[in-house]
Amino acid sequence: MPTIYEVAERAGVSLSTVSRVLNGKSSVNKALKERVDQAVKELNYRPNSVARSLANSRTDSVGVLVPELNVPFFGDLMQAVESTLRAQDKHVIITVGRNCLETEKDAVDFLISRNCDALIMHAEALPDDYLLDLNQNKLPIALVNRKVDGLPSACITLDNEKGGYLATRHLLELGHKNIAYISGPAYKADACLRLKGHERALIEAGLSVNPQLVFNGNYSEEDGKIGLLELMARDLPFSALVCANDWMASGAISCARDLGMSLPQDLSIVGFDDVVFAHHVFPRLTTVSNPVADMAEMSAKYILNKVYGQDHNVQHCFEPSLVVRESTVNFEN
Amino acid sequence: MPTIYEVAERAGVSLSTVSRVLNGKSSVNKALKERVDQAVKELNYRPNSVARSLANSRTDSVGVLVPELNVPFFGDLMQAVESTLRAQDKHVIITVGRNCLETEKDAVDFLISRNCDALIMHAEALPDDYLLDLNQNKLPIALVNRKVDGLPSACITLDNEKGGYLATRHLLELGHKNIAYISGPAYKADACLRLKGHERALIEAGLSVNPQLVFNGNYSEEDGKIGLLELMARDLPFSALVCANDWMASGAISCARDLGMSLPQDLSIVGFDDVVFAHHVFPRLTTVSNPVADMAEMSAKYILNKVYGQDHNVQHCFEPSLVVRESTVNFEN
DNA sequence: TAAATGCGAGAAAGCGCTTTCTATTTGTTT
DNA sequence: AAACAAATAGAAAGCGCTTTCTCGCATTTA
Repeated sequence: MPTIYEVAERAGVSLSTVSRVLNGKSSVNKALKERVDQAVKELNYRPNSVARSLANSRTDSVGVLVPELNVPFFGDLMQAVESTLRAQDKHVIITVGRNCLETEKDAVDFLISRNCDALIMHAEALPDDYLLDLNQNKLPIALVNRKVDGLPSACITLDNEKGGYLATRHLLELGHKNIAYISGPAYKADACLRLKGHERALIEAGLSVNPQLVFNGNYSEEDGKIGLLELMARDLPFSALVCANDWMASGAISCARDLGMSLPQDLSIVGFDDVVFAHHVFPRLTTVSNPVADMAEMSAKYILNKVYGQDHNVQHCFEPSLVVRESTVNFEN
Repeated sequence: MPTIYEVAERAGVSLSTVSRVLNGKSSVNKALKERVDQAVKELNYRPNSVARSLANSRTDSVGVLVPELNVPFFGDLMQAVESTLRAQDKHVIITVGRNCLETEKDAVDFLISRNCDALIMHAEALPDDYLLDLNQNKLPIALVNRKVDGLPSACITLDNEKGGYLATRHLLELGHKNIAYISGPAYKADACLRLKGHERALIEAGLSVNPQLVFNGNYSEEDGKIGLLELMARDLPFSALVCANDWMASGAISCARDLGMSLPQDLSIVGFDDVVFAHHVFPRLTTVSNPVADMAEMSAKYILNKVYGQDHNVQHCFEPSLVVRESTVNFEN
């Protein structure tokens, strides 16, 4: 591997000059510049990124924390972040948090020890205070899908309340009056907001909100199943079901089928997120799209602005939209 | 951020001594070691990984190339690599190749420019020669799911032939005699081997191999649909279908349903890979498991041995196994 | 007791860059 | 033409570590 010295020698200039033409920040005589470019080409020189990082205390790397990598939702996120950043010659260092506080802390420590210039996180377990601290320690962060008071500009969020509203309003428009709801965990802000939207739609339609028709799940496929069984055991009639994510919707669907129901006639079901498999389940799932790739791209742009002096427009709140497929039908009495 | 100098000063020793206790390679007087440890703790000192990399020309990072991140198959791969490596304090730099030669080359260049210590690749488009060159340039590589002559130790592969054999034998055991096959692209080695296994099963059962019953797809969901339509248009009867991956199987399933067939009675279908959504499709897909996470973990261990002097057992060839679900039934005449 | 040996610790060089500081050249103004 | 300002190139310091080299000391051996 040739170094900058060898380039300088071959071009007959000082290494400062080589550095200048490489970085293009200050002006260099045209003839010298050409000689340097020529030498670079001849030697097939590539700057050593480690040395550069040491000298200017910037690694051009941004750390990313996601709960899992083997689910398409976070795959979309990663893919968007990676391509946006790499297009600007930054790289990502991925870590996995597993929805676990300790693991998430470890991951962040690890990223810090790697001298990341910034962090993009989809943090599930880290408390707000921790995130505030991080940021106050001068480490720029972006938070996808999370709202932290005190960090307004770092948060890139979805209007979850509206999503919940859209799901339920769709069912109301189909004539359903008794709509059950399987929620995400109550300690997650997005879960609460989705539920709130559901309730707003009911109230707006002049219906009452019946807590007996909502079940608190934990976003897992299994809890979709458990939730449906539990709701049915409560013996209140319902003709439609909103699930706070597609996994639970998928669980509920296979449970309903195991119970001998025919879908969607016996029960209309709406999911949330529109993950890849939403159109693999049968009947194909009506759901609320979560533009996670767009949000992820935006978080990357935010970091590009903040840390690398670029100038992208950044939008902090994204709108969900309804995706109607085949798991919902008109209510026929 | 405190530096090693400050630690040395506080402990009243030279910085060489601090470095020695930090790396634990050569022996240090116990009393001094304790003073250093104390100083490290008091200052909350963390070594600067960039400086360390510059000094010992090792980044403790390994580059990873995958075709996509937002499909569970590669998500599994990534997850396994990341956790195996991070447990040893290495980190991964992910790049996405998009099944495209130019993009894959760019990605590798990028990883090289980042001074990765090694590369783990699931390369789709890069030719064998290119990979051989890479390796000859002293950059250790591991190849998941690919066999390159000349790089026997770098390859971690699945016995694809056996997988194809298992899929078809399962159908034969169920009494099917006319079995169609939707293959992956002929230029991919794994696709050819899977097909070869299928043929071996047929021959072993005393049946003939009819090229009219095989369609060449490109592994996409769409091609599952197209393949099924094409095969049916050829007007040869078949009661079962093997698809060379789950995506094509999923496409074939929804196409069959659109055609009014009832599954699995009218057509038994087997997939390949056992990706996450295989049990979301309806009927739940009988398929051949591809232990990609195990293979990925193994590739990481291979690199740990090769580059970081560790000593794991490495296994180069993995066995697929049949996962029977509900998309296959006995042939009833 | 003197010489040989080994071990642990400090000094200093070096990894490959960026950037400040200084010196030189060129251009501008009156 | 003299005086000054602006532009450009080189020298050198520094980023924070690792590692070789050297030296002093304690231990062993004859």
